[in-house]
Amino acid sequence: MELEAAREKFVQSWGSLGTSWGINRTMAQIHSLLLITKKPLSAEDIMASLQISRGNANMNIRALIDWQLVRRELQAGERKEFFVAEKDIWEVARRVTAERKKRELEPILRVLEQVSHVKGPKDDEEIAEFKEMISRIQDFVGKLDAVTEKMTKSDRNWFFRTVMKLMG
Amino acid sequence: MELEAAREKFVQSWGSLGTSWGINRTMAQIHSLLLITKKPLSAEDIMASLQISRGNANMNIRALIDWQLVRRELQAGERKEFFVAEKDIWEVARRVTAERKKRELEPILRVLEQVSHVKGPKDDEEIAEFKEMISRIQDFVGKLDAVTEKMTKSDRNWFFRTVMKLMG
DNA sequence: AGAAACTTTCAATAGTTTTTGAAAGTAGAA
DNA sequence: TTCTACTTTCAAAAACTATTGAAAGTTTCT
Repeated sequence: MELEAAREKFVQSWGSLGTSWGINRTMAQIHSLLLITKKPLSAEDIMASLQISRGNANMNIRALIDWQLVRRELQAGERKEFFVAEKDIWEVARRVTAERKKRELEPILRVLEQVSHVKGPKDDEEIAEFKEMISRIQDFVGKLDAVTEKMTKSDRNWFFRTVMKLMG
Repeated sequence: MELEAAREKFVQSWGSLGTSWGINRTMAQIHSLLLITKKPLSAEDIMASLQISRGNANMNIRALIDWQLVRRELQAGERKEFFVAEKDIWEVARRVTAERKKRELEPILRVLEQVSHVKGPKDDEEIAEFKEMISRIQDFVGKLDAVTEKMTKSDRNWFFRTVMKLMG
C-alpha cells in the first residue's frame, strides 16, 4: 500500500471507530489526520484534506480542543492558527476516559443515588428487589468510576504496569 | 421517591447511558426494564410499559438476545414468549465488552495491520513517521484487546480481585 | 480609523438512524 | 385443514444528528 492510500485508510477507519466512542466521525477524522501529521495544520489544510466545510472544521476542532486531544499552536509570522494533536496514545486514552467518566458515569451515579432512596412500606417485596438491583448496579458503576478516576490521575507507567499484570 | 417514579427514572437514564455504549435507546430501556423486573415479561408487556410499537419491541428484543443480555423463557400453558434479563451485572459487563471487542477493536486492528505495511523508499522520513505512529497505536489497541479478551474469559472473582488491586 | 485576514455562528439542508404499523409469516389447537 | 394467537418483516415516516456556507464577529496591521 502506498503512503497516501494508507493515510486515507487510517483516517477513515479511525473516523468510524470514533463513532462508537462518543466522538463524531469528522471529529475523529480530524484527530487522526493530526495524529499522523507531524507539522501543525491550519483550518484550511484540514478542510482541504478532509473535504469538509469551514463551519464543520471549526466546530470539530473546537470540540477536540475541549477534549484536550488537540491544541492550538501559533507559528511565527503567521496570523492564522495551527493545530497539533496529542501524539502520546496513552494521553489520548486518558483524556477520552476522563471525558467519558464525566459525561456518562457521573450522571448515572447521581441517578442511582436518587432512585436508591425509593420510599414505601418496609416489607414490600417489590421495593426490596428494586433496591437490591439498584444497589448492585451502584456498586459496579462505582467501582468502574473509581478505576477510571485512578487512571486519569496516574502516569503512563502505572498504566503499562497494570496492563502487564492483567495480562500475565 | 415512589417506586413507580424510581423505576421510570432508572429506565430513562439507563436508556441514555446505553446510547454512549453502542446500544440504542430502546434496546437499553428494554434491558433496564427487564433488569428491574423479576418476572418474565411478554412483548406486549414491554410495548405497554415503554409505549413503543410492536416492530420496535421485536427488533430490540432480538438485538438483546443477540448480545446475550436477555433470554427467551417459555411459560407453561402460554403460547407467547416471555423474556428475562441477565441479572448479574458482571455478566452484563462481560457480554457488552465481548460484543464491543468484536465490533470495534478487532476491525481497527485489522486496518492497523494493513496500513502498517505501507511501501516506499526506506529512507523516506514521512513513511518512517507514519509507521512509527501506527505501530504505537497498534501496540496500545493490541493491549486493550488482550485485556478485554482476558476479561471475557475470566470469572467474576477475577474481575473483583483485579478491580480491588487497581484501586488499592 | 479602515481594511485585510482570519474565526465563529447559525439557519437551512442533507444525511442517518430509529420507529411505526400494517401486512406477511409461522406454528399450535381443534 | 382452518382458525387463532402469536412473531417477524419492511417500506414509509418521524426524529435526530451532522454539515454547509454565507454573514457576522474579531483581531491585527497600517
